[in-house]
Amino acid sequence: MRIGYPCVNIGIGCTSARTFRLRSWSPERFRSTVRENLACLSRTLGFNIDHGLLFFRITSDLIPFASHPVNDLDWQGEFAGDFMEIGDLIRGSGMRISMHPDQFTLINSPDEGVAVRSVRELEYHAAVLDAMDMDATAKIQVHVGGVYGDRESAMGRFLDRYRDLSPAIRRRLVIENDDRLYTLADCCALSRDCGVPVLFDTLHHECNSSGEETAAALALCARTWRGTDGTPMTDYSSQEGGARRGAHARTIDLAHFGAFLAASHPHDTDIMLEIKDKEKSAILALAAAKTDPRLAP
DNA sequence: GGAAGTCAAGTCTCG
DNA sequence: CGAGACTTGACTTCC
Repeated sequence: MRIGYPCVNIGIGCTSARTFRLRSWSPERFRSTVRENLACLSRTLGFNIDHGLLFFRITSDLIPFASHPVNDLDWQGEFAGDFMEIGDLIRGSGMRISMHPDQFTLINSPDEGVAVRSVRELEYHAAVLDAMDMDATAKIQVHVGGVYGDRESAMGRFLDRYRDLSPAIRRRLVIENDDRLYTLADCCALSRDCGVPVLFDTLHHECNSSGEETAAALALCARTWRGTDGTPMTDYSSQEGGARRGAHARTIDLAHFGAFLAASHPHDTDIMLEIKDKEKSAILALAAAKTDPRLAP
């Protein structure tokens, strides 16, 4: 079991998610932004290693406009050395990496253009992880997509498009239950048909449940991950009191987290804390879990 | 220097 | 039918 947080470290004083407006596009602006983002990613990973946080989600904003037609630069080649150094840092510490393309990535869209752009976006994410020479345990997590007024054909389209993906994407792609449309049971049904691993999201499961208790949910997911996929991943959060249903907690609720840890035995899982205050809560969670045998190196 | 408006991309829900 | 939400703020303009 590893514990981590997504994308941005609040306290470190830099962000690896810097970007700019499309109107401001230039190769120089692009290169300087990428350089800064990679430098900040390095610093962030160093912080994480120092604090024992060995799970991290790299922001999709790392390479701005990576899959946009305006960008025909060979960023993977230009920054190959930086990517390799980052990869060495990750491997040397036993860290686990994930990425989460944003809501525009919908491989099951009935609009072919949307689907094509989505595959390009997935290619970008795989290229980042490949440039770092990550193995197949570094995952790219997406939601199943839209329903488009007809679940059955939307799920069928997901299967067709999934099977057409390149091996470079397919070895990394996992699907996550979402808070409105596709439940854990839906994701598991898709997994039975195409073999895609299922990542469990605790808060989405509270909002949009197919009825499984925590341990049962983790057991279902665990069966969808093979050896080369690594330890199953879980997105953990709790509901922010008084906020919109599904809103992520501002800071960790240690009682709720403790209950999750207890309920999740004996299933091992790497835990991504989707909590607004990021590394602050991750450090508290790690301390709270320190007697858990699954945390042993 | 700080506040306000805007930003590559899609879909769904709510008011 | 427009705004807000998503995993999430950062950039740009205007004062």
